[in-house]
Amino acid sequence: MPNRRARLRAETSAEIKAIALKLMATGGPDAISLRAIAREMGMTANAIYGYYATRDDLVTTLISDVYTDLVRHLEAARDARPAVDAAGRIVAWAETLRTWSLANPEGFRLIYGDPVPGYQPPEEGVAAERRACAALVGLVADAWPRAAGRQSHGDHDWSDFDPHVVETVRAEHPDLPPAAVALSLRVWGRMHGLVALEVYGHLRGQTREPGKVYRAEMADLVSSLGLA
Amino acid sequence: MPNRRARLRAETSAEIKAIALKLMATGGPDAISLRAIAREMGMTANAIYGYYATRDDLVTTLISDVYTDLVRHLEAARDARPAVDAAGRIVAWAETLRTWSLANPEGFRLIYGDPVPGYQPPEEGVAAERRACAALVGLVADAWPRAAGRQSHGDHDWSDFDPHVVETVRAEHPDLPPAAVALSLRVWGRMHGLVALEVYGHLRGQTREPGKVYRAEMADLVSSLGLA
DNA sequence: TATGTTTACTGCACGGCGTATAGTTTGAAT
DNA sequence: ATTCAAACTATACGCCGTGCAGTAAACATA
Repeated sequence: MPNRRARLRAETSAEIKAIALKLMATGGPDAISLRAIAREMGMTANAIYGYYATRDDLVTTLISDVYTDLVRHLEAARDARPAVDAAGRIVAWAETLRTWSLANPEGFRLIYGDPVPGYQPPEEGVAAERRACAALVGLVADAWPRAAGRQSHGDHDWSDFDPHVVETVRAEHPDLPPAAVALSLRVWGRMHGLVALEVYGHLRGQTREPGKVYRAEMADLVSSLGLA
Repeated sequence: MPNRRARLRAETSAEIKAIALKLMATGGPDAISLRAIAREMGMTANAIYGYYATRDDLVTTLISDVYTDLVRHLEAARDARPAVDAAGRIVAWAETLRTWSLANPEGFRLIYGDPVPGYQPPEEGVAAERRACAALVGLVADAWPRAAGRQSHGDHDWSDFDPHVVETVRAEHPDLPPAAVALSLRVWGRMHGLVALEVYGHLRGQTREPGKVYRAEMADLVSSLGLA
């Protein structure tokens, strides 16, 4: 019965990831060491090489997992609001991004920082990001009818974007112009900026109410989309 | 004559930093190793301990230096525009932030990422950040007469901000309300967001023209400040 | 100029890390 | 019961930061 083998294997693999996540949560990405994981599992460090080819491989897998977890949170928060409430959905998304990031700062820097020098993201990790971006495009698409007029939509062209992005956007939102995709990225950047600054401690010396500032920014964002 | 001693000492210290910067530029912050620096200088790794108490100490000094360099670039770009051209100054600041960051990605992640786990920024590093923030408040202050009306200035209070920030703002811009300081932080976040995403490679899979997106965002920013 | 002191540096050692190679146990399959 | 692949250990190499002891040169003082 190779089932038992496979099950044990999956369990060990999951345990490695779980311990790695715990180590990361306490000491940051650098604290993820094969030896520490093995120590905690009563194994030799080399045993891990049966599950992950290299340390970076393990970290890479972790990134995918954590990113997927974040996206699930974001989508859940979005879906807790009715589809017609475009502004509420955007704000819920933004608010969840911040709370998740502050609750999992090491996860945030794992995803949005670059733990590996010459890091090339794996397919699954890219998938989570694409899923998040597609969702953002969806949020912007809902707002686009009212937002279009207020945006100085430069001279964006479909060729400005990755073919893969273009394909999915055109499939899901046939009438959406390229400027809306650019707007989605800008919305992403706008949410990301303050959260990144806060997670990395750059707002600590400036404001005692980073949440207030963030909410003001998001209020300004939705109003700039015509969703006041 | 302790002058000679002091000079040699300063030169060695500078050489250490220079090599550390070079190592960082090629291999990221993790590539800054005392042994590699010493190797390149024809010294023992321990010799560096006469100049920096610890590796983190050296990195910390590097952060201050790099941050100061960035701020100098930003201020120079701003000052290349006449003081009356509020919009031009903001755009120049933003554009320089992006070009510097893309030219010095490792420097960017050194400043805005967190190379040390439980990192506590030193006085000089904080100074550079405060200088940048003060400059941003200045840029927003110039725009405030026209921007005030367009901003839904929540319920910001002076007590929301760090006393040090409040002090300098009130000294330099006596008539500026707390909402303008919050707006400055939001402007910072807005510039930071897309640049951080681009530097860390998160826009690579999305757009081929990140600069276009960024410029559109900045155009939207200045127009939202009433500086169209 | 001779002596003592401070400074800059080396040598060695320790424990940590990732990881390559080789060897050993173990449990399923025949 | 034998075969065989998978899981794991042992050992080793070369990195790393860093503490401690020692040395040689530069300086200050007499």
